[in-house]
Amino acid sequence: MSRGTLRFAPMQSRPTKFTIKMGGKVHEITPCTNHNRQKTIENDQNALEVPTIPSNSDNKGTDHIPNASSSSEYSTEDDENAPPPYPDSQKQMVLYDPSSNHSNAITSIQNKPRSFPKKHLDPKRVVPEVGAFTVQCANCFKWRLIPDQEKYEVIREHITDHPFLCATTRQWDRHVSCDDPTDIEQDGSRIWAIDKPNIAKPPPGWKRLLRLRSEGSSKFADVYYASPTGTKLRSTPEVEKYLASHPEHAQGVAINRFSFQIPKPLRDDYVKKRPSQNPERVQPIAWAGPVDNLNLQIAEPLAWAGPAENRNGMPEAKKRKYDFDCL
DNA sequence: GCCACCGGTGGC
DNA sequence: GCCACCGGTGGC
Repeated sequence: MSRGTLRFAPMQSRPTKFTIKMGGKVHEITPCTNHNRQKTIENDQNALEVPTIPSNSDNKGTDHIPNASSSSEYSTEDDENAPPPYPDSQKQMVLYDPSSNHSNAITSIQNKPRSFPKKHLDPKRVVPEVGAFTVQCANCFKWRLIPDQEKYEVIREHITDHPFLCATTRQWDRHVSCDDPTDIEQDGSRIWAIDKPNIAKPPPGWKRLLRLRSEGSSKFADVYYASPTGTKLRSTPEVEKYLASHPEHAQGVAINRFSFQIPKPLRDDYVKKRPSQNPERVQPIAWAGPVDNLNLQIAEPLAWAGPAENRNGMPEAKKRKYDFDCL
């Protein structure tokens, strides 16, 4: 069954590329350094431009294409940086970031012009952007670039019931068949992520925005919905509040058409892991402090001793926060 | 003050 | 471990 995958290339050399693959489609994403982000601003008018695929592409079409029967096909003999396999259940949607498009095979696609970063200007951090969308053919498993976000969203919305095929590209006059080389290789030069299938298209006038976070963040990405008035909403409760306060925009807009699901990076080390909450991990801190640190002396028994409620009557659910406060 | 970006919590 | 949600923050 066609599903979606979204992959991002490794970030060893920055900037790198991102690809999102959905229902047989591949979306390209460009990580933004301060430099290329500025370039993005200068080229705002080019947002969502259709990628160009050179006819003499080096792609062989089959070497690196994941196969439905084997999740190990991302590995190649000559590419040690190939991303790890992704689940068979999610193979159709991919995101990648083409900001460092050394292959010249794909033109950057921006789902929305991005403003120059105002915060967190650590030059070492690269905030990637979705530069293109890609979907995998359910028949030949080759990746096909999707011209723009809207087409990608249409495919993603019905990917399970209507698997993407190479022939689907005829809808935008590409006339690609399963005999043609793949549009994009999963060669480790981009960051790939698996997108979620069957996400409803945003209601008319609304825009679904995917903002990738830099490597090492606690989350891979954030989803926002831009309302018809330009308000950015970042959760279902916020959307509900907006619809309640803007009845003129709530007509025929069902809340279940909003999804804040984010793609999953193929590289599981892209996102910083949440620290283990195993008490053993905290133990050194408990007895490393000054002897006269009363807080530390109190914190230790809270971490390990006693029933669900500590001696202060604090519920178990609150205990961890209390422990951190002590530390 | 705004807002893009990030971290963290709590529920599951 | 994943995810939904939301508070914090610092550049503008």
